[in-house]
Amino acid sequence: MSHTLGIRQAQKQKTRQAFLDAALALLEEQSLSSLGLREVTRAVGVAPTAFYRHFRSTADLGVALVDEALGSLHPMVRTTVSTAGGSEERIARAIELIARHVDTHPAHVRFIARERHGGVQPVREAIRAQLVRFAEEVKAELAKDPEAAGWNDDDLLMLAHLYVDQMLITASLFLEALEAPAQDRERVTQVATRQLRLITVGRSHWLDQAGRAATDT
Amino acid sequence: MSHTLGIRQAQKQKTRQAFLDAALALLEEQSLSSLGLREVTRAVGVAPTAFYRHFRSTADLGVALVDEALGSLHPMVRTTVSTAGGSEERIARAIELIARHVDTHPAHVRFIARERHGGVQPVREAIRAQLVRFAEEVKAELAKDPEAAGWNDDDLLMLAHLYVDQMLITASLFLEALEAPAQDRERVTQVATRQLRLITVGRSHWLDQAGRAATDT
DNA sequence: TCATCCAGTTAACAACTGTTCTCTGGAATT
DNA sequence: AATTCCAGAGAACAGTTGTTAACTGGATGA
Repeated sequence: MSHTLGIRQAQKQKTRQAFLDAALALLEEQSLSSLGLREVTRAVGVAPTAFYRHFRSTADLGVALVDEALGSLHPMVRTTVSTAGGSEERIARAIELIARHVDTHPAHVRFIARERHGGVQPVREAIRAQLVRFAEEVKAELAKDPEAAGWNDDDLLMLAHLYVDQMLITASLFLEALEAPAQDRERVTQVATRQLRLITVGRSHWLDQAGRAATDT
Repeated sequence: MSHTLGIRQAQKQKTRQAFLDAALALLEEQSLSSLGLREVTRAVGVAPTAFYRHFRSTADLGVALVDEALGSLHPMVRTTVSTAGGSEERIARAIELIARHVDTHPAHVRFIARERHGGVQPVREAIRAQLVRFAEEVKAELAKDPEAAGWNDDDLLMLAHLYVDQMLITASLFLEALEAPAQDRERVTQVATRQLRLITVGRSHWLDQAGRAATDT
C-alpha cells in the first residue's frame, strides 16, 4: 500500500508533528481559542506562513489534536472493558489504566478535558464524536457480559455513557493531582474506585426496580 | 447595614454589572483566556481604561462571573436535595430544576462548563471551590436521610461528588440540546433520569457489598 | 460653599495578530 | 538532463492588543 514515503512527504509529516507537539505544549496554559497561529510557528521555529501548508486554521489543528489524543485509545478501552475477571478486579484495572495514561500523556488529557466544552465548535464536535464512539464500543462490550441479560439497548447505552463520563471525570481528577503528593493521588484512586463500584452495584440491581420505570416514555 | 447606596456607588455597580453581562455574552463563542479587555469595554460602550476601575484583569472578571453563576445556587440545591418524597419524585424534581435553570441561564451554565477545565487558573480554582461547597452541602443533606444509616463520612462525600458531577453533566447535555427539537430534549431528560436512578439503586444496595471493600485503604 | 474624591475619558506607546503575495531551492517527475 | 512541484521563507498590510499617563466633571463630605 505505501512504500516508505518519499523524503519530501516525510519531512512534511515531521514538521506537521512538530506543530502538533508545540501546540499541545502551549495549550497547557491556555485554551485553543486563544492560541495564535504565529505563537505556534514561533515555538516550532518556522515562518508564520508555513502554518498554512498544514492547517487552514488553529481550529483545524485542534481537530487534528483530538484525533491524536483519542484516536489510538479505542483498542485500549475495548480490551479493558472486555477482559474477564470479577467486577472488582475490572474496576481496579480500569482505574489503573486511567492513572497510567494520565501519567504518560498529561497534555493530551488536559487538552481533551479543556476543549470538550471549549470555545471552538469544530473541536467540540470532534471530541463529542469520539466520545460517542467510545460509548458505543463500551456498550458493545457490556452487551457480551452475562449480567446484561434482560437489558434493553437504551439502558445499555445510558450505562455506557455513564461509564465514559466517569472515566473522564477520573482522568481529570488524576490530572489535578499530578504534581501533588502521593497521598492525594491515592485518595483520588480510592474515591474513583468507590464511585465505579457504586455504579456497578446499581447495575447489578437495575432490573429489580425496572417495573417502576414502565410509565416514562 | 446599608442605606440605599449613594448615587455614585450605584452607577459604579451598574457599569460593573454591564461588564459582567457583556463578558458573559461574548463568552458564548470563545473561552475566557481569549477574551480581550478592549473587546469587553467596546461591547459595554466605555473607554478601555474604564475596565481597570472594576477589575485587575479578565481573569479577575472571570472569578466574579463564577460567583454570579454559582453563588446564588446553593439554597436551590440544598432544598432540592432535602425535600421529602420518594426517590423517584426527587429525581424528577432535580432534573426538572436543572432543565429549567439551563433554560433561564444558559450563558451562566455554558461559562461554568467551559471554564471548569479552562485555561485560566484562578477561575478554575474558584469553580472548584464552589463545587466542593456544593458537594459538602449535598453530603450534609444526604446524611439526614434515613437511608444514610451505616454510611461513613468518606462514602457519603464520594456519593455527594458523584451527584454533583452528574448534575453538571446533565446541565451540559441540556445546554447542547437547547436549540434542538423537543424530542431531543426529552431524550436527554430520559437518559439523565435513568442515570440518576441507577446511582440511586447503587446507593440503596451499597452496604450489601461493603464487606468486599474492607481490604483497600 | 469649597475642597476632595474618583468613575470614566482621551491620547499615545510598542508589540502583537492573521493573511496576502512573491520568491527560492531542493525533491519529484518526465 | 530538463522540467515541474511545493514546503517553507520573506516582506509587507491593516488592525488589534494591554497598559501608561494626564485629564475632566459631577458626586461627596467638611
